[in-house]
Amino acid sequence: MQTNCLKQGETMFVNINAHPGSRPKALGQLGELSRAKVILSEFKYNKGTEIFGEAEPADYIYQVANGAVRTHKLLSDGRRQIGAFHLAGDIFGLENGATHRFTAEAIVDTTVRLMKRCSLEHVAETDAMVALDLLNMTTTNLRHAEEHMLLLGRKTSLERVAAFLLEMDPRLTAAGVMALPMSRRDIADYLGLTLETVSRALSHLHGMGILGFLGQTQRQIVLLDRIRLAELDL
Amino acid sequence: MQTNCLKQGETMFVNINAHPGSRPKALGQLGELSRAKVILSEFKYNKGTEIFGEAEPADYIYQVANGAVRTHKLLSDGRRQIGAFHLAGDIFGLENGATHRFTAEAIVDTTVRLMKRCSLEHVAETDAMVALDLLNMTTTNLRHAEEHMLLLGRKTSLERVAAFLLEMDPRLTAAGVMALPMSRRDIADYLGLTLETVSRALSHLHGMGILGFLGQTQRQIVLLDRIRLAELDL
DNA sequence: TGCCCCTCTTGATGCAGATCAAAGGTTCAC
DNA sequence: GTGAACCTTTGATCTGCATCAAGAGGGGCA
Repeated sequence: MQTNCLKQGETMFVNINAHPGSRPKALGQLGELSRAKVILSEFKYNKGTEIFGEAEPADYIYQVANGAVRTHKLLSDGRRQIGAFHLAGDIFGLENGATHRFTAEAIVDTTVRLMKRCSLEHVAETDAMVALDLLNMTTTNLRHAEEHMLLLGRKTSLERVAAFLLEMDPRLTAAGVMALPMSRRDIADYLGLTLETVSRALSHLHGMGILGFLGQTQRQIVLLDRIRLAELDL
Repeated sequence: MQTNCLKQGETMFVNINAHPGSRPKALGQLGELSRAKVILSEFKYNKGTEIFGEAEPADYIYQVANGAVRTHKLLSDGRRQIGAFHLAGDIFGLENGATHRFTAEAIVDTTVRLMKRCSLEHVAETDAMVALDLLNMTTTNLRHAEEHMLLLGRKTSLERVAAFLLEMDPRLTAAGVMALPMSRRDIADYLGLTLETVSRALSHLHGMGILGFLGQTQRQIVLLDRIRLAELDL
C-alpha cells in the first residue's frame, strides 16, 4: 500500500474546535483500536457539509464524537443510496484500499475524531491484535450491509420502515424518546424508497398506535408498541 | 472466540470424492491464505444441495474448486435474497463470528476445498500477515455488498440486469461465450426482481442487438456490444 | 420413443410505490 | 420581522414491476 503518507501536510487538520479537555478521553475511545497508538485529533463539521468524497484518497479514519453522519453513493443521474448512518461512537471511513468508497456528510453539526490511516496500517502489519481489530470492525460493517441487502431486495415499504425504527431505537432513544437527526429524504435514500412513502408508512404506524410523535418537528418519535413493530418486520 | 473446535469430529468431512492428485494443487490455491498451514480437504456437493445453513456453526471456510455456489438469506415467508454467486477460485463461508450468516447451496455439481476455521483463527491471532489476508478478503466482500446495495436500492430492472451481465462477463465468459450456471430465478433473487422481469430484460437486450443466445437452453449468452451494455448500467 | 418435469418466454392484468401536486409548519437569513 | 427555503404530510394519478396465466422447448428416464 502507500507508504508516503507521513509526508503529507497533516497540520491542516489540527484540532481547533475540540472541547477543552476532551482529548485524553478521545484517545481512550477509538474503540478497540486504542491499543494502536496513532495520531489523533478532533474536527468539527457543520450540518450538511462533506467530510470526505467518494473516490477521494482515504488518509484518515473517523469516529463520531457527537452528532451524526451519513455515507452514500450516487448514480450519475443523482439517485442516491445511503449505506449507513453513523452516530456517536461509530467509526467510519475505514478503508482497506487507498480511496473512500462512499461520500460522508454531517447530518447535523458534528464533531469527529481523526486518525492517520497509514500509521494504523503500519502498526497492523506487525501487530496481529490490531489487524484483528480492523477485521472485527470490517466484519461488523459487512454484516450490516448483508442485512441491508435483504431489506433493499425483498422487503415491503412498511417492513423497511419498521426495520429502520427498530435499528435506530437502541441507538437513538433516550428517556423513551427517539430523536432522529436525519430527514425523511435521508431515511428514504437509506431504505430505497421515496420520502413520501416513508412519511406515509410512519403515518400508518402512528394510526396503528405503534408510535407517537412528540413536539412539532416530527423527528421526535416514541415507540409505543415494539412487539407489534417487530412483527411488521419479517 | 471458540477454542474447543479441535474436539469436534472432523472425520465426517474426509475427502472421498476428490479427484486423484488434486490435493497438492489445492493446497496452493486457497489464495493468500496459503501461508497459513491448515487442515485442507475436498468435498463434492450435488446440484441443488446445501453446503451449510444460515445460523449454523461456522466450522469451516470454503473455496470453490469447480462448479458454482449461491449464498442467500430467507425471510420467514420464503422471500429470498441471494447475496453472492461464488465461482471457481472464490472463497466463501468466511465468518468472523461463530455462525454462518447465509445459507450456501451448490448451483451445479460442485467441488469445494475445506479448511478448519479455528486453526486459521489460531494462526491469525499471532500472525499479522494472515490476519491481514482475512481483512483483505472481508473487505472484498464488503465492497461487493456496498455496490449491491446501490443496485438493489436505486437501479431499474434493466440497469440491474445489465450490471449483472457485466459482473459475470469477466468471470464466466470463455471463448466469447458466457455460460451461466444459474437459473433466471437465481438471477432474479440476486437482483431483487422476479424471474419474469429478468427474462423480459434479457429479451429486451437481445432485441437491441446487445446480446445473443447460443444453443437452446438460454443460459449461453454472447455479449455483442459491451459498450452499449455498460451505458445501460448507470 | 414418448412422457413428465423443469425452465424459460410471452401476454394480460393488478398493485405497491413513484410521481405530481398542494398546503401548512419550521427554520434561518437578512 | 418578514420572506424564502426547506421539511413534512396528504391527496390524486401514474407506472414499472409483480402477479397471474398459458404455452413452448429440452432433458432425463422408463
